Amino acid sequence: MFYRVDLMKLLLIHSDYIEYEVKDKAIKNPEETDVKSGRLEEALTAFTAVEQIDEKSPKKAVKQAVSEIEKIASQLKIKNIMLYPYAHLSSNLANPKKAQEILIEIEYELKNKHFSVKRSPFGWYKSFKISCKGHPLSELSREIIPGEEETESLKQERKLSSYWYILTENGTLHDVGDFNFKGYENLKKFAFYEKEKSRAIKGEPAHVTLMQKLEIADYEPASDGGNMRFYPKGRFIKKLIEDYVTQRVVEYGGLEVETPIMYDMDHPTLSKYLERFPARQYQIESDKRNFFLRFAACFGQFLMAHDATISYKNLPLKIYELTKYSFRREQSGELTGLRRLRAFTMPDVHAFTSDIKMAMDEFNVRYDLCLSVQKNLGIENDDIEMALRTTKEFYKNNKDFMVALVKKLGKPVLIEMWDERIFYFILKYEFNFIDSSEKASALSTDQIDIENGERYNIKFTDKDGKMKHPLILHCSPSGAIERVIYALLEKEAMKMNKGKKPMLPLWLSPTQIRLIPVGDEFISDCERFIDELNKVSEYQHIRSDIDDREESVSRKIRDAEKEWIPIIIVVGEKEKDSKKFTPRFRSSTISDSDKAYSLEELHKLITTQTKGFPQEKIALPAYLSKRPKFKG
RNA sequence: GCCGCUGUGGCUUAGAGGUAGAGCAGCUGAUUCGUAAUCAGCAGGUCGUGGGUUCAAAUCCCACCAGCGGCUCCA
Repeated sequence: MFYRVDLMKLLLIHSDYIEYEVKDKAIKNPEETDVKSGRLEEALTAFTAVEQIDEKSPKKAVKQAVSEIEKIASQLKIKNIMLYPYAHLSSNLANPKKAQEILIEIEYELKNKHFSVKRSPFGWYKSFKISCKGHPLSELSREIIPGEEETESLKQERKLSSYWYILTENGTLHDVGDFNFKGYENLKKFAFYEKEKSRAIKGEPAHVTLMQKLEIADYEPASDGGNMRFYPKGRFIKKLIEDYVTQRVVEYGGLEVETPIMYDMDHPTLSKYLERFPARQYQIESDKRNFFLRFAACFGQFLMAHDATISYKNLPLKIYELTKYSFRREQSGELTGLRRLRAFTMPDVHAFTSDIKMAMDEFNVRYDLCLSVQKNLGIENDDIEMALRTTKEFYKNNKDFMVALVKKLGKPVLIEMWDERIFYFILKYEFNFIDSSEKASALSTDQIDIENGERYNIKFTDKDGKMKHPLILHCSPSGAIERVIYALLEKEAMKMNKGKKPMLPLWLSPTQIRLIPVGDEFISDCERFIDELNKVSEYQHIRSDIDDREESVSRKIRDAEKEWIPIIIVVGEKEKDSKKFTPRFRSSTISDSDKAYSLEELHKLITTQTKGFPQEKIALPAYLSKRPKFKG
């Protein structure tokens, strides 16, 4: 995204044959050669233009070009490669001498990988004949982007020096390959998803159908991919989750703030940070300045902390923001439903701590918070697998600390270790949800960051009167809100596959009680019951509505079931007289369906089960006949 | 971003060179109903968008867009 002007360019053609003949000099001092013509059968021809930027990091350019060519060649199962200098692919060519060196280097590397390589001479006009196979993979062009090289190589390094283990509750460290996964099927799926990058071939994600059917969220074709629309019910569910997470973080001591969603790309602190991760942001031009949309809440909070006067007495200092939104320009092919988005809502609480001891103590406090928040959101320990990521050294020195985390979770975890610290954090965990397609997605996470206190020049005055940089913990207690909804829906989809009724938690259900009058004359009784129900307590609101449509009772029940309404009550003569109700409970976890309940009993039933969660009214008409259909 | 598949009223879909057809939802009317679909009628479609081939294109070709699957990626 930054330097798209300067790239090495490759055009790869799978051909029956390629042949060339050297004609005239194209540059002053072309490569000396006796070979005036060449031909190769069943070859991958790589037309290559080496560009200016490649000169700056020739080794990386070579490495990437080789890996790109190798990848395609192995897909096509070809051994013959013709390396063909082709200046016309670029308007920003490298110095010829350097370019020639790079080409020779590529040739050498490819030969090392046991390809049969020919290279046409550099700096000559040549005539050539090529017979292209014409199948879909036969013509490919590639750009080697130097801006991405840094991350690319970083990641390769990371992979090279990553060690994967399973850490059990009793503190035994198993090699992933040797661990017996019996009884830990999801951990196995997760471990292989992470380590081997193996992907199961399954149908489309279950939550996408559900989010549309339940009128929660949908794609918005008029926006960029991964920017969703939320219908009233979806917005309501999302708001409740947002409110709940915020409430828990505030109880923990988080100071809620709000910071801008866009930042100057040339800001000295930010630009350095950005350079490590180019080509992943939305950019906005305003007058002559360029801004990027934030991809996390860190920037605003760190800049705020930078300007604050902080004493050791204030630590740990916890700053919280629920970002609406954070933006990441994920690759288009990577976007799916609510799982992976380009704009998402992220609760993010940072804790500024004085030293590693305080950081680790705080880490523990937040670990409990995260487990509790996730559980209350409806994601149980059985639904998630934990990954711990750290360096070998940190593990060695803090083994007991790690094992204690595992014990709290109550099951083995995946642990990734590096020889040296590669990222800014020294310890990180995430809880990953495994869905029906065996894909793993991170929800809650926390990490101990030992770099950014200094990078952002955040300071606090310590006991000894000296200025020091804090260690910063980055935590999202729930993960992206959209992703929480995704996990809840996927979880219910898995239930449906087992023949069970799906349901959202009672506190999240937009409608908690649906009243179905047997006939028009009972509509006013339904209204009365709703009034009485909410007169029981002025602080606790029960979300109820009335299906006043001109439909049969069975039809209304069917529709209520399709909407996952937790409690359905038919109202007729009997109820009018007795004021006793025999509800249909969607799940036996709410209550028994056979018994009769008074309004007070129903009120109590719901309020005890939604205690501690946000109690909101929903902005939808109480009468179903007044509601538009947003989908279907 | 790359490779492949898909794209027909709000939804689910039939049609495979020759006048776009259905079910659901919507509207109107009848029915006033006790635990998963009451009946009838009406209206609704530039066949994802833009080009091209053809006497004729939803249908064949090209490009683009979107969704899905895979690759890659996931700070």
